[in-house]
Amino acid sequence: MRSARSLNNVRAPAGDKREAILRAAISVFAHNGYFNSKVADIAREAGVADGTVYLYFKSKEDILRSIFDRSVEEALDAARKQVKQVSDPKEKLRQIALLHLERLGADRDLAVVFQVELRGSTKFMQEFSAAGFAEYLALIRATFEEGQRAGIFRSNLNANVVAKILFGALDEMATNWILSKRRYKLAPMADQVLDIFLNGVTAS
Amino acid sequence: MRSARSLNNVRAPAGDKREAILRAAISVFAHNGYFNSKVADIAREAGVADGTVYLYFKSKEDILRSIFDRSVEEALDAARKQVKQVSDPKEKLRQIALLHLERLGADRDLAVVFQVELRGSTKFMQEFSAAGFAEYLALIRATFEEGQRAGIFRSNLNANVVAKILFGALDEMATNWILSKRRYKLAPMADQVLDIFLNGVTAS
DNA sequence: AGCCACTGAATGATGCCTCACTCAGTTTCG
DNA sequence: CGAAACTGAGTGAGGCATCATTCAGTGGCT
Repeated sequence: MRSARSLNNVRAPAGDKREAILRAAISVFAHNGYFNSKVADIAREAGVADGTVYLYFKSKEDILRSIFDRSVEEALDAARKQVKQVSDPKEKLRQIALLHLERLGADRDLAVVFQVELRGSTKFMQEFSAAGFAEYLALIRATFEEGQRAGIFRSNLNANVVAKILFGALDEMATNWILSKRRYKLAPMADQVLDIFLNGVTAS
Repeated sequence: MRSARSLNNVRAPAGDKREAILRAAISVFAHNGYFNSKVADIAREAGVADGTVYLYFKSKEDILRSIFDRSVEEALDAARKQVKQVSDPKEKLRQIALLHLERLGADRDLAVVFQVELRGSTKFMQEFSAAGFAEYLALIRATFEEGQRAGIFRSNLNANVVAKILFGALDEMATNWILSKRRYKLAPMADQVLDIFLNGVTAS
């Protein structure tokens, strides 16, 4: 039936199928949950045969890991780039927060996978933690410490704890947004969070 | 072989087995994750036969739900009781936060189930959300609004968002504590969070 | 013709749950 | 009082459905 490829005489570029499978997996995982998702579902959604999935991924778990790896890398790159654009530590944190919520807000399925599915096992959480998540927290912490040295933020605060608080608050906004029936914009929540957060950590 | 009951001439009180199964399930879920846990594992850990599990619970999922229901009910009762003991809204929030982290910090396995396993599916999250979690957030929000009316907290803040921020920050402390290799006390983190939080929301 | 991306039916493992059975303890009855 | 009948909590082997993964085969392309 639907077969876009058959309309082209040029073979689809390598990675085309891989991309389709990844996209399909994000959707299927988001709707059914990782453990309730069948590889066959992903294959059907991607418009390929079951076996094709295994030409691109080692296993079902490898698919989830790939989704995570790619997204985290993209997010970290974007955040680091954004941070270089401004000099004020407060503004840097605001940019990080905004980017964070914009990304998740732009792709609900991906957000569900991130906020819900990736947390469904300590095993993944450990990798999650070891891999990109720690780096992300470190970026927030470093930015905060920069502000402390500049005398902008209270020097008696533990930067590590501060970073977790900001991340936790943003994370909760994202999770709530996913679970909420109401449809609202996620990104603007960043400002409300930053308002309270910055007010709490700024040196008088 | 091992059969404590055979040493007693009195039949073990009803609910004894049920309690044993719940405890075993918390441990097994915490160590292997919900989906990787076999009902047989829980039965073995509880010292009962596979079939016995089904005399007390409708299904494997019902066990998880029971763990959640009971714990949330206990936590909410404790928090509500504590809130009545003090009058200052700031102190109320501090008590709620402290209780929150004390509870999770006192039972690592239960904490893992709560912070990790219960979030592993949108389905559970929705129930989670609908059930106790929403009530918990509402308690925080109501307390904050009380403080707003008393002129203690900034009146231009959305109490709903504020509640999510506080919850998110505490939640992140708990999740980090679970994943951390280092062993530290969780409860004292409450004060660090409250310090920043209250500083951020207090009316000047 | 030869290559290789792709296919999808077949396979084998897994694990939830059922149910026919056991037996310690209790009640009934002569 | 003792034996027989009964009860129901507890047991655990196995039915059965469910999938992740494999691999022999297909067909388009050079």
